[in-house]
This record gives sequence, structure tokens and C-alpha cells, in this order.
Amino acid sequence: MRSLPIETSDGCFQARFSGAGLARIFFPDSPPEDDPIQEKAEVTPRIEVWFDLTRRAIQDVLAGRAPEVLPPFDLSTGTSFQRQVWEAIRSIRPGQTLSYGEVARLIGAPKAVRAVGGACGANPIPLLIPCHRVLAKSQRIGGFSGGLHWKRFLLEREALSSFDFFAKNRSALRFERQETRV
DNA sequence: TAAGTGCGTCGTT
DNA sequence: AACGACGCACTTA
Repeated sequence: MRSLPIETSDGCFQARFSGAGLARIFFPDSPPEDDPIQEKAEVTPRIEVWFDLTRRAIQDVLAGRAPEVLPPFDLSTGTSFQRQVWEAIRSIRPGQTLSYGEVARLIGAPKAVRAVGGACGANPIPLLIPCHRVLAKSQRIGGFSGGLHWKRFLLEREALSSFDFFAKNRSALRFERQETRV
């Protein structure tokens, strides 16, 4: 594994790569990891390419745009249920949102609503697997493992660059009003 | 509207 | 067996 910093105008993210691809993204100022194993493996040419794709993709999402190209993902840590959830979430476009219940239905497990929430929390690649676009029913904010401020921030960025979103939701102010708890 | 309680449900640990 | 990034059906202010 190899971790590399990704500087953006919104802070310094950390990207961790395995031999198979991008394995994990950390938000700026996230608590330090205990796992020092192989964290500084050699930066191969392949990883350099993935790093570059990751950096551009993150910058796109931060600007409210859909990335054109993505690095390969290493999702081997996930269970098959979690990977189904993550795959479904990848189909949500910027400016669009789904509820946890809608994601559950999409993967054919309509009652596993809470489990979908759990899978969102276990998402190792936030931003690029856009779990911030999954809200509680009727547009309440729900939760976010990286901190609710990041979820609001990303949704507002995408709202500003998506006419559809405004048509459906009136305004991003809804996020402030409808969140269940801070 | 807002805030609180209780319960069904199911994947994960 | 216990715990949630849920959703629903309720009360109470």
C-alpha cells in the first residue's frame, strides 16, 4: 500500500493505493491511521498514473462536476453486499440524490435500509463513490462518516452546478432546515 | 412544526 | 447478541 497527499483548494486529501488500484480516500484532517504496514511502498509508474487520475477526479467532484476518467478501484475489503451498494451509488450523477431506501430497492433488498446506511459508512472511497448523494427519506441529510459539514459542502457545490437539482429541491437551504440532528 | 418514543428489519462485528 | 449514515407510526408540546 502507498499513501499519497492530494492538495486541493479545499484541503489536503490522502489517497491510498494498493497493487490493484485506489483503495481508500481520507478527508483532510482525518484522524491518523494506526496501520503503518507497507504504507510507504514504492511509487510505481502505475501508481503515478492512478494518482494523477485520482487527483483530477477529486478536483472535479469538489467543483460539482462528474469526473471524466477514474482510476481503478480496489474494493476488496468490502463484503458482497457492500460492493452492491457501492456499485449502485456510483450511478448517482452530480446534482441527483437517492434515499437509503431507494438504494436498497435498487439492489433488490428493499428492507435492508439500515444495512445500506451501514454500507455507506463503510465506503472506502468517498467523493468518487458518491455516498454523499444518499439522503434520508424526504431529503433529510442523514449521516456522513467524514463529517456532516463535508456532506453539506459537496451537495451545495453540486447544487450550484446542477439546474436539475434546483428544479427538484428549490434550494440547497433545504439541507440546513431538514437535517434531523447535528 | 419540532421533538420524542417504539418497533420492524437486516448486514456486520 | 448488539448495534446502526433508516423508515414508519405514533404522541406531545
